[in-house]
Amino acid sequence: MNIMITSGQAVIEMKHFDLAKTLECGQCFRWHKNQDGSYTGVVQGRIVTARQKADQLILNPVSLDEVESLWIPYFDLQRDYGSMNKLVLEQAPWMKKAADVGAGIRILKQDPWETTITFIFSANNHIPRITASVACLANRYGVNLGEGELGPFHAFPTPEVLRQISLAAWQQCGAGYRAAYLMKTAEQWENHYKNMRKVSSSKKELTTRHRRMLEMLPGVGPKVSACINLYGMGHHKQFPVDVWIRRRVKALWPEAPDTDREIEQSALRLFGNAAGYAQQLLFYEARFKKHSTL
DNA sequence: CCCCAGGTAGGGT
DNA sequence: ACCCTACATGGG
Repeated sequence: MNIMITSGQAVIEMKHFDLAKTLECGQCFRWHKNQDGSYTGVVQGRIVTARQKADQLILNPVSLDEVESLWIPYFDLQRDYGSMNKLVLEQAPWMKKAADVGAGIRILKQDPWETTITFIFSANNHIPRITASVACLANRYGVNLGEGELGPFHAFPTPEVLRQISLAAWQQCGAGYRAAYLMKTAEQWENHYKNMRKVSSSKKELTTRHRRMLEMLPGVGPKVSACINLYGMGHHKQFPVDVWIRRRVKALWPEAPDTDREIEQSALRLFGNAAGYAQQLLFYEARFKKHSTL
């Protein structure tokens, strides 16, 4: 990886990276595609525009410090996706098409709080509706960060703010029956997350421990906890099974087990630390198929 | 009218 | 431990 910074713009040379797929594969909900093909998003309270030219990822405006402390972790640029891809194909030849279609996808490392609220919304819901709900929360309760092409950008609201909004306020952002879960989780978040961070020191089976703790939050079950771990906590040995993954795995994999639980366990054994990446490839392929055939 | 969506909680065996 | 169902909401 080679990084150049000139007048607030970073140019990062990267292999195995596709910006559009990474931002549009359904793991994040706060990026907007501009007319020129670039993307503008809000991450950790910062507005940034990202574009890709061949093997160059261009970020603006950023400082060198931010590139190292925020953007490289966020886009997961240090991880060796070349060898993960190879491992996935060795373990599962039936992943070939998904790996081709999704080549260049990276697993983002997003904010745990934002990821938790977003994926509670995701349960039994549609992606466009999730996106709209998250935008509603940001517009109403997030700090105004300044004007963009389509209006003001807002930070994702803090726990201090969201723990004080009413049940009706959650419902007005399209939470539906999840409103009660979201309200309770917002209330508990700061204390609960503090306890989760304490566990980090023990280091043993961190992924499982974090997951169990996340599932203590209302609205967080086995699938959502896996998503938070994967997209928000940097735990890559996760394989969230939803309706798309279930269908795709059963269609592609002759020996696929029956239940979601068994599918998850087999995938974790098969792919190890590349499980999250493999899952995202399948999800992207399933949805890409849907879009291109309609 | 129906069924579906990045499932979960609560109740029952 | 496993099965069953209700759950808001909007689009197809």
